[in-house]
Amino acid sequence: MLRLSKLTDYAVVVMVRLAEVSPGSNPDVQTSPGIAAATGVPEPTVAKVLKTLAATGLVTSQRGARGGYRLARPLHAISVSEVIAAVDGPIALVACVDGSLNECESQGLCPVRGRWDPVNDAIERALSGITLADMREAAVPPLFRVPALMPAAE
Amino acid sequence: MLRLSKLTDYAVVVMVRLAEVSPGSNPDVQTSPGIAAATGVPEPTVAKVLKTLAATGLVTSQRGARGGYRLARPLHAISVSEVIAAVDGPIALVACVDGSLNECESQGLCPVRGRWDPVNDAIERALSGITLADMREAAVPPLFRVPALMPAAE
DNA sequence: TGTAACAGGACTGCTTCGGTCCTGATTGCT
DNA sequence: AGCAATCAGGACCGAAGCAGTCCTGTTACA
Repeated sequence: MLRLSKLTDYAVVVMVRLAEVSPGSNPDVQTSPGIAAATGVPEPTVAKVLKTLAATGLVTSQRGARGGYRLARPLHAISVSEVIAAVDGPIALVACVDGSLNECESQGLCPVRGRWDPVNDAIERALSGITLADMREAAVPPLFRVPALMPAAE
Repeated sequence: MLRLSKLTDYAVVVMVRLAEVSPGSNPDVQTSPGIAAATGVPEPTVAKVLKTLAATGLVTSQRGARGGYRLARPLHAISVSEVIAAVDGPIALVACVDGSLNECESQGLCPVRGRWDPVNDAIERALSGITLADMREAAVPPLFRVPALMPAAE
């Protein structure tokens, strides 16, 4: 699997949406309900994701009436690894890496203690090279979205 | 997190162990209990991992008495991505990638449909470049493996 | 002063994983 | 030929983490 959480996926969706400033309606911030309506993600979940992202500094928040959220940086300056780290916590494949070295039950026997570090680094490096702008533009070209492949959607 | 399962970690441990043919005792195969004793991983778990690996072809099995397991290829010819794919299933970060395209509830709205593919590919590429031999050699220097830490094993 | 929106929790149902066990099929040895 | 050792392939259960919701403040604008 090597699956990342759904929240991370939502975070990307939300941030990409956040980059598309709705023309005219709001000055520069967007509210949770608005993003929820635009993306199809449930409102409470959007709010949760945004709060997490705000706590990490990837988005900035404006409190009070007429408040909302805004990207702290443009899409091309935010790497995927940052988003993952913000939502899912630091990238750590196994318990051995990171700091918790004294948990492994088979201490002296385990012949791969710490060996996941290079793997972690490789993934970290690969993810740092991809920005949200890449994810927004790179994939599915508009031509690909033929109506036949999108049954009754959009 | 981006955490992979413990089973994958065990798989690496077991396969590295499998590469170290116990001198003299067995001709070329090793049994589940033997590997369990050598690695400290519980026997049923070792058996489960080995069965999974055998089903994928990463190790070959010899049934019957005096049977056991053996690496299908040398360590340096087995990439980490193969092991992960064998144990945890295909590398797919989110449900959107791979084949299941019709599950996403917010079909037409989701602005990053398929966008995870490049991320997946990047990770796949990073992981393909690392072999089990790398994981075995890179980290913890041999000096660390003092005999005192290998109690009554083999 | 009232309202709209974020902040930051706690809480619960659920999925998935980790781990164990059981019953067969196969092969080597006696 | 019979027995024992070993793999094969499930089913099964408990635990842990996640997804999602909700509630109570706090802030800022009209």
